[in-house]
Amino acid sequence: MAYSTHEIHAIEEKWQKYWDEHKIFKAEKDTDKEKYYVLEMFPYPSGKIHMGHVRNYTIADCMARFRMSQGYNVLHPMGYDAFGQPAENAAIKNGVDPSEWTYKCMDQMRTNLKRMGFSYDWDRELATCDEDYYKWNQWIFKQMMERGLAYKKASSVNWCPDCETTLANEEVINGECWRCRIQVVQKDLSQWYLKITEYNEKLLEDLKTLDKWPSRVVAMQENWIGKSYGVDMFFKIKGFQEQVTVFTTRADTIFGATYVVLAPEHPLVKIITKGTDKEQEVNAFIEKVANESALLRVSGDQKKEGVFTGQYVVNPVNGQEVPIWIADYVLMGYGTGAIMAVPTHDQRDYLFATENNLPMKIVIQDPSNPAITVDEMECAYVEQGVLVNSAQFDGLNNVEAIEKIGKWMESEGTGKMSVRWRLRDWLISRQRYWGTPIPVIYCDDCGIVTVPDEDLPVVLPKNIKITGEGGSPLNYVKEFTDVKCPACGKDARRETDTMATFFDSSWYYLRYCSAKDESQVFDKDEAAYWMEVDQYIGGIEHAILHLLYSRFFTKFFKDLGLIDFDEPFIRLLTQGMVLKDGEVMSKSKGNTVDPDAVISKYGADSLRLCILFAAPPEDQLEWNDGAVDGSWKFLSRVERFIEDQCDADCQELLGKAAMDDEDKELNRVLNATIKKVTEDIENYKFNTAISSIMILMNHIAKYKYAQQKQTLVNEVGKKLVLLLSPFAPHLCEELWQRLGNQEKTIMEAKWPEYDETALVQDNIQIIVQINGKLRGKFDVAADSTEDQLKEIVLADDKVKQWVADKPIKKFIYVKGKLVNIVV
RNA sequence: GGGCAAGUGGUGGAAUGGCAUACACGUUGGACUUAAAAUCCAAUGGCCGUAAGGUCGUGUGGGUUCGACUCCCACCUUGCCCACCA
Repeated sequence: MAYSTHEIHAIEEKWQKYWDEHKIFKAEKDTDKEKYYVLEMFPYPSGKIHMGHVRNYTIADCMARFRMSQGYNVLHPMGYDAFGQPAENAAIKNGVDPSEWTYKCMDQMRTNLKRMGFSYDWDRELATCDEDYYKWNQWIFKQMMERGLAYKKASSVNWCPDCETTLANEEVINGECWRCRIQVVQKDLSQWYLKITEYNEKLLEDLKTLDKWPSRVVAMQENWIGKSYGVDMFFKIKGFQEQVTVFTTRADTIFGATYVVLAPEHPLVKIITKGTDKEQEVNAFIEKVANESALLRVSGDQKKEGVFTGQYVVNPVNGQEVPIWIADYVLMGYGTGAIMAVPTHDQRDYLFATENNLPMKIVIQDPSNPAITVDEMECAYVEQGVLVNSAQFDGLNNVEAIEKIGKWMESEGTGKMSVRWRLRDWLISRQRYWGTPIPVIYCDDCGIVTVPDEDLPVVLPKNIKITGEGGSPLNYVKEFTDVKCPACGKDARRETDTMATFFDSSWYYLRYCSAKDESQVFDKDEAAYWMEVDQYIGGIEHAILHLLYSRFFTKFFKDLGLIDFDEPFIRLLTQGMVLKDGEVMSKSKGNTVDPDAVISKYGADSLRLCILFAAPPEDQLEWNDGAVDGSWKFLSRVERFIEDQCDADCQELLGKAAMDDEDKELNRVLNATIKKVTEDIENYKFNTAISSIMILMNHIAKYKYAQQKQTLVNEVGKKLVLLLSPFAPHLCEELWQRLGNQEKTIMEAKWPEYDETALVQDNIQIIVQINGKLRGKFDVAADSTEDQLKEIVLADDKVKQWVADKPIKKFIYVKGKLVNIVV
């Protein structure tokens, strides 16, 4: 029987139904068995699944099935990150209710996922827009509030005019909204924040334990958290009570500070210029900067502009009076919003000083040009050197001086060693409808009051009017906003902001452990058994946002005493994108390939095999229709081969009769394949795992018609089906049954183990090089000594010809591999 | 500006100090067939050569080594991340 489209679908549907009906993938806590938690980043339910999903979930499924076969108790759940803007946009555009639209998309997605044959425990399915999920978002928020980790603060925030909502720092990319790419503006608003900075030290420190994460993700997080050591230095302002505190990582250059710069937004600016003749000019500049877009201001080539405030500070180490400027290149959001400028040793300061004719002073000597003067300088000297013009620190290496000067200033009371972080608190308020309502009520008498636990969840009203204009639609729903104060009973008003959806996805992996538990956020015992996630798989685009937030939540839950581990995800794999014609597949580009259409033609197994075979999982994958055809051909070959085996009359002879050389060789190849496939799946090398199964197939195909080999070949065929089963589960399940095996499913059959002794070869091939160039190959006994080998090789005519009468300088022997004769 | 990847046949890729191009796709030729599809077999980096064989060849240029796709230095290109971060 040919592996026709018709038969493929019959087989795939048959086994999908069987797995589903018999709940083959239902995971239950069993302390006698070792657990393995495989998790993929759950999808936003936008409708049909795309190739990116297929790739992500196929990788995960392969690993999950591999662990199941190995006897682990595997948890492999699926759900939907279902709150968010696309549903609302669909509502604005087509007038459908976001809830209705989302649940419909989820149905579509579930159908697609089931057709891929993924090994999910569907009983744990969850959606973040379900009331019994977001109820716990609200509960978590309250827990954070009680501990001061959730708070409301008025400040200048990132605002996307198109989405009409605030954005977290992490959601602003190059000054643009991460979702719609519209330029973000700053707006003064009172908003809810989570105090992620409370955990900055732990978030940074524990990155060291994540040795099974891609190093670049760790580096990106490190960078984002951004810890820098430096000194806060105090500069007295002449004629004022106030002082300017600057932060610097370069205390070694303090003697070269020739002016000080404040950010335009710095609160001291107004104070020191008020009523002076500079006030007007300064205010005009501040306004100009405020109107500049964030994008323009951060672009590196932008000319640095600034104005003099008319005031002076005193350099605390040498008493020198230096001018105070304000400039657009100093940012209020980092450090203290004020810097000391050392134009001779900082390129930005150099450019600014040159532009504005500000004084300079060299304090680090360039060893290659020790006599250089300020006038001869063409750019800042930023390399190492010894200090000059720096009083008692002259002659010291500048790197050593950083700490020494810092400590000295601390002892003098003119400075303080300090640590600065780039990480800001996480802004979670969104002025949008389709999200978790923040469980807070505003009362004129009692202030901010949280909704009591017994009133949770604060249910998001459905079927309301969504226009996309005039702020959050919730503002216009009186039944929602008008409430009684839970504390005093008077009329009060409900918070209409909803939570950023990254809140929802920061803890869903814990909820899967007891997804249907209505009494608590998650079951402690279940979480203690299943967590941490052994293997997490998703896109690199979440390297900072989602993964950082999840790490924060995990640390918070540990402090709550609900869990006793520090990090949620032990191993992380970030899969590459799927491209078509060199570009990322996207609807807007119109270069998408519908996975469902591929399944209709070739079946899910061919699609799965193809997507794993085409490229290593972390690399970009260029989609090629022809490649599915190749996978299908290979599966057809396997199917035909096993069919032939089923027809043959076989007995259990393997290992009983003495094997001849041919048998031994087949047995060796089989064991080598088992070893390679096992190791490759563990190391994410699915493409080479598949190629080695192909090699095994090519090898046994030679034995097909040799009747006397039938038993051995049959045994090898069984193992081949087992090895292939994580990649092409439907077909392998079918073939396993056809081979007359008794197990209910192939997962019950144990993953084959390899025999090291079978890998040993009696004869091996030795490569012969002369002066590093390949000149011949010899078959020799595996246990040949160097001397024996030397004799054999040097006696060879060809070798003799190459060596001729040149003296042999060296004879290099790499055991079991090669010899290299140097003449 | 800083950081991190990557660069190998016509194509996807393999090899991480030891036979460069495994495995596949594609292409060409052959077998089977009335024919086609499917299947099976064979060939498939460039150049020289009838052949045996030789020679060049992993972005570019150097280096280390008996030996380099692999390690080191510099550069070029592409991708990603961060970015007036003091």
